[in-house]
Amino acid sequence: MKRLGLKSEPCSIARTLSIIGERWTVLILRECFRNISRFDGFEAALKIPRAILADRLKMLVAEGVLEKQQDKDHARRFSYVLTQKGLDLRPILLTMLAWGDKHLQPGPPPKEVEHLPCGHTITPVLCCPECHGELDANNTRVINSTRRL
Amino acid sequence: MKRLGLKSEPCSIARTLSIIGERWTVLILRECFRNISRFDGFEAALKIPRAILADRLKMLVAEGVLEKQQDKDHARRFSYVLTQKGLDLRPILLTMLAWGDKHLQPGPPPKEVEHLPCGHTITPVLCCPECHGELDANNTRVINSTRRL
DNA sequence: TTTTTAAGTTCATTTTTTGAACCTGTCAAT
DNA sequence: ATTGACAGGTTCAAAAAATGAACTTAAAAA
Repeated sequence: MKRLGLKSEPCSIARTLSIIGERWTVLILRECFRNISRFDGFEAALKIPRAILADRLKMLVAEGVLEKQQDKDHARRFSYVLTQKGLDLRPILLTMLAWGDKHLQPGPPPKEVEHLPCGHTITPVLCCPECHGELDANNTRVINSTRRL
Repeated sequence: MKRLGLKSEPCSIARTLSIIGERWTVLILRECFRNISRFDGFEAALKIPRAILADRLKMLVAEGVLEKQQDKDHARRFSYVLTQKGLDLRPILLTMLAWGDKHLQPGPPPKEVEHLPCGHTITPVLCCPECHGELDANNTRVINSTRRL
């Protein structure tokens, strides 16, 4: 992995990509959200090469996205669990899910995310926190030129 | 690029990653949203190797994310512009931007996305379209096990 | 006591990425 | 009409990264 160049870039998208800009990393995180937490669990779920998995887990722990915890019953057994920083990645995965459902899915987009407080089965939408209007490419502008979008 | 395995996966996140699961591709799209559209424009903005840029543009056109248009004044000059499918990727980039601002930024997270209809400068949030409640890792559940989140 | 397991590491091979040089038609200026 | 620059690539060799199989190691289970 080469990530050092990106981390110092003056753009939050580029910096975010320094962590999740690689498919295996995102798939590992997807499994974390499914409550997979052990090395062999990721391996079984993803058929990822062990060397890559070890490398990515190490990176995610170093970045504070996952925390490595020791199982208290078994001395040589560990859990990788999402930190708050990691949990905060969920909107990114949900947005990817919604886009894939809409554009890469044969047939109508399924709505299979449940919002627990209201009980509705929904497709998540990105909104303005002030007026709750939906955000898209036409009604948003990124202001600061240093982050360049 | 090896993407064929992922495209047929039974998970919309994995399928989405078959297109944007690589950092250069996302950075190219970021530039598209900044209205960069020509080959040399991407090159100047990103310092990306030309062979990679050519490969990724070809892929994005083949996937229907970008459209290659001929400049009508100059015969040998082209524009790569976002299709609706491509424009629909903006929420993913905005969500990445918000996460990077919150977690990879020294200092307080800047709010620099302007929602044009209401005029507020905001941090985009992922919401339930039914009740407008904010979505996060604790209050959402993905139902269909085939898409695995 | 032997076997199995979890969580890696090592290593040779294959695949990608990278950067530099080259190509090729068009446009503008001389 | 010739020259030179330019846009948008392609080609190539070297470097880096991914892959898959085999090996490691301590602890737990049989």
